[in-house]
Amino acid sequence: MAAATIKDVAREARVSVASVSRALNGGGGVTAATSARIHAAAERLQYIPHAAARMLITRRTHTIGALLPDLYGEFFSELIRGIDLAARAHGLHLLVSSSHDGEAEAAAAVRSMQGRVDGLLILSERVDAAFLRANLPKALPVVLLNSAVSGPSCHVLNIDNHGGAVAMVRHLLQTGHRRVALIAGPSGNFDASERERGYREAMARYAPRAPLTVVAGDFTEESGYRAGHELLAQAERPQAVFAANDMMAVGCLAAFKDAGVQVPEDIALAGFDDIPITRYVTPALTTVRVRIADFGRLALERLADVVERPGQETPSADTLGFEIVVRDTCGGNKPEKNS
Amino acid sequence: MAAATIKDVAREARVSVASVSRALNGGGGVTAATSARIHAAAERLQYIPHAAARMLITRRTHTIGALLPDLYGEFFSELIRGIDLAARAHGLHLLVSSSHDGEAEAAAAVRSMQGRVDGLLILSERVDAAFLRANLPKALPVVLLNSAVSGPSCHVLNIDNHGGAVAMVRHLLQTGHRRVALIAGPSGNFDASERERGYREAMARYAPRAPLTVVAGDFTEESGYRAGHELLAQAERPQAVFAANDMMAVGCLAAFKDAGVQVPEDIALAGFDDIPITRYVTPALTTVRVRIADFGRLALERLADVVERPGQETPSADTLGFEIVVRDTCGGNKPEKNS
DNA sequence: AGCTCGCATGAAAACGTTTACGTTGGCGCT
DNA sequence: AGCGCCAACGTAAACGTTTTCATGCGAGCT
Repeated sequence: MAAATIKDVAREARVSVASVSRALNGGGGVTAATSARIHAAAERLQYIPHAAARMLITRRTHTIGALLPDLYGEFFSELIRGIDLAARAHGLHLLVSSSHDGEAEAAAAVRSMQGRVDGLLILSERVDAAFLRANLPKALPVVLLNSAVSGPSCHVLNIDNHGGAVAMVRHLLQTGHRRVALIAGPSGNFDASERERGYREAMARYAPRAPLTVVAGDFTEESGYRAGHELLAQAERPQAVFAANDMMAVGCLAAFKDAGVQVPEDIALAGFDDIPITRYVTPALTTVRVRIADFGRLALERLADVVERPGQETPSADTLGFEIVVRDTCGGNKPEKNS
Repeated sequence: MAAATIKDVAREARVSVASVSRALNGGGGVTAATSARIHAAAERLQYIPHAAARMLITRRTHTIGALLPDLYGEFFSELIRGIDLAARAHGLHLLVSSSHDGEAEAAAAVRSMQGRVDGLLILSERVDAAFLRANLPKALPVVLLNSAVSGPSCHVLNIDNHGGAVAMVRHLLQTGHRRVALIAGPSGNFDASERERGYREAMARYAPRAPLTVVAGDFTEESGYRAGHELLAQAERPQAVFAANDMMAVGCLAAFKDAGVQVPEDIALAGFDDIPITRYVTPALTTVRVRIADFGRLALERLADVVERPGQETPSADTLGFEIVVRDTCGGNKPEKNS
């Protein structure tokens, strides 16, 4: 028994398919009586409209696509969670596609989503304005997350990477540390470079004489662990370490523990993101809170907005606030807000 | 300029739409020369077949849906990662839908995916055989993850919850602890109840005289934290704690630290899942490793298999192996394998 | 009473593809 | 030379909707 189509419902209710469509989509133009008859018939046959047929004629898929990097770690878990929650609230489906290294792969991903989605949420280092122009039929609404592209080309939603980094470094300096080191994120990554810029700016402004130390990392715990050992091996150990994200901070913390270095007594440590786990490592991690799930939610809501209103409202470029949350890995305990 | 359709390509290449379809889908029946001309035309027009139109006629969406619980924490992050990787490898898209509390909501989610997916991956406590019969056109291939439903009704892929729990509790007992407590997962959850069953069985078998202690939890860090305090408050403190998942173990560890209780000297601790973070808490967490990403990958591959071959191969019911990984939160250090 | 207006309804086109089925032309075989 | 066959290609139907347009019908107005 194949699935019931609109024709079956029409026959069952003794009306035309047009009336069925009208009754079920609430367009009006149908008597209450016939509408009831139609609904009853639909119910009886367990009628579910064929999505593809509807998409074909309507040009709406009620689906949004999310292009993400390799979804490793709690950051993306939280992000997807926020996006999914909002999508559900808007009656939208969520098509995810992650792990596209290389520009070619990203392009393929974008192209294969073509026609399957009403809009795209993109978080990727590989994607810039030129990429979009080349691979997207510019009718497709797009919201870029944490992207360097600004300008009036499309909508962007950013985390205040720079501001958060400045505030955190300043906090570390104010709580008595002078030599503050940075564990950087992957080169080429927008968030990473913005956070590094913030670090350098804050150091230059608030501790112009202090030495700058930057060791490499790639946002994974493991790279943080290696960076931790690397920092300890230096001639003049830093007094505080600012990791460009929480996962690296957690890895670094483990390295310090393994080396018998006390945190925060011997060395202070701070991260960025405030992923859930930060509360439960010991000592609890001081970090820059960004409400990741909210970030995802806002991104989706903006996209949904653009999708609804195809009007060419001037592309927005919002930046999410942050909050310094002081826990136990740095000396101080005076919270500082900013939004 | 609207997107190019197959007609445009046909006109550009001076052939019929049928030939374009044949040439592009590699069906054969086209001269190499005309095929080249068609490909050139398609390239020139940046032709991308309209997904909906293709779905409509083909009845294939090249998309699989994943129904998951609230995707909180690294477990789901890893799971989605594995699924997504495999989906990409199979040329399939991934439609995710999470956070459906309540059976009604799950039913709505399933129904709204109707016609948008070729198959469904379901991980949900709410979904049993009856649910499926009621809400699915039984033609739709389904693979259930960690589900209690066995029987010949549909495909199931399970983690060896029971075996892993038994092995871990036995390990804790063998390393010299006697009073082993359990932090249970949410009631009604299949994984949780299987792990609890394993705990009880192992205790009964290997330490029949030892007291049984079970405190409630819900798989979140926070519940683990509360459970930790609860355990410490008991008259006769357990010597070892087995948390039904890693997140609760991490929370519990934090509670012990806060209370000044040394792990593993004063009390041993073990978790379940081996999420990435377990390596980086201190002391590193002893746990039951299940290769979560592999779990997701296998599930997708089985589903893809069923989708390809609609043949009614008898429903499979596989169980994934586990591995006890001994780190620093329990006394012993002798690894034990099982698969 | 006649005309118009509005409303419920039906018929049919359109969306972009795949595919079953014809049609053509060339070639090999007898 | 005639016959048939096969490969290449075109025509058109089909998929399940939505939507535009036409149709009929009852009511209200003059």
